[in-house]
Amino acid sequence: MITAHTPADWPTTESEARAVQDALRGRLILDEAGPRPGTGRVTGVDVAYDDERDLVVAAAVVLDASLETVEEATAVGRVSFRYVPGLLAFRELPTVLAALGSLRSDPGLVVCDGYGLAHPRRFGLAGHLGVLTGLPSIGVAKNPFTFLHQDPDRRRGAVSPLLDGTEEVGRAVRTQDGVKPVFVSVGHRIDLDNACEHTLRLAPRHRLPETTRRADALCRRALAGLPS
DNA sequence: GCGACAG
DNA sequence: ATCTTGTCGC
Repeated sequence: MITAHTPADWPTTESEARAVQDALRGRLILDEAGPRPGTGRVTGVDVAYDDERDLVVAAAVVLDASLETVEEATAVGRVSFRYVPGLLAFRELPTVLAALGSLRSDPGLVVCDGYGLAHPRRFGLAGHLGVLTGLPSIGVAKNPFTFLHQDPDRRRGAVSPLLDGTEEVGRAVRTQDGVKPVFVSVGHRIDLDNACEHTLRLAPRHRLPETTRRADALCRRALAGLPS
């Protein structure tokens, strides 16, 4: 496990953070189809917190096309930004980038726990990570945030648009029969159809994609194993 | 001003 | 996110 250092120019205040989002949003690439599901590697990232000590542990888990784990990395950092809805990236990204950066493998598509385009300023965690790394990325969230959607048909594979007014910012995707959908949005260098196909393929047996499940398990394990 | 609000 | 007992089901 490596140690993450927050960049010196990382925003400190909420207004600075919003300004960064507004400045970087234009660097999103949204006209690429993206990697085809079932080809190449996919990497899941997630974080776990120790509120007492203000620590955050990030994990990155690389899967191959058959969903076998091929590499894992973790990083520990200091929490440098409080949780503010819409500004999640500023809390998680420095440590996530450190974990991603310590991988020897090419990450391929990065799957984030949160949003991409489905964001008040269209620049959630997944898009931010994509712009900073240049990697294709998607966001798969467990909640619809403030966006509206119809409940998809009860069977696996059913989808319905996630709407901000009339704009489709993502999709509710049912990954297992009868279970609550997940909320998929585009991050960087991939289209929404492809993002949803990847999500379904990554979730053959559980509600959440294997990328998220394995990254979540790894960062919790790493946090628990940290010296007191 | 008040409530809602990814993780 | 995290705090937490029991409970239902494969």
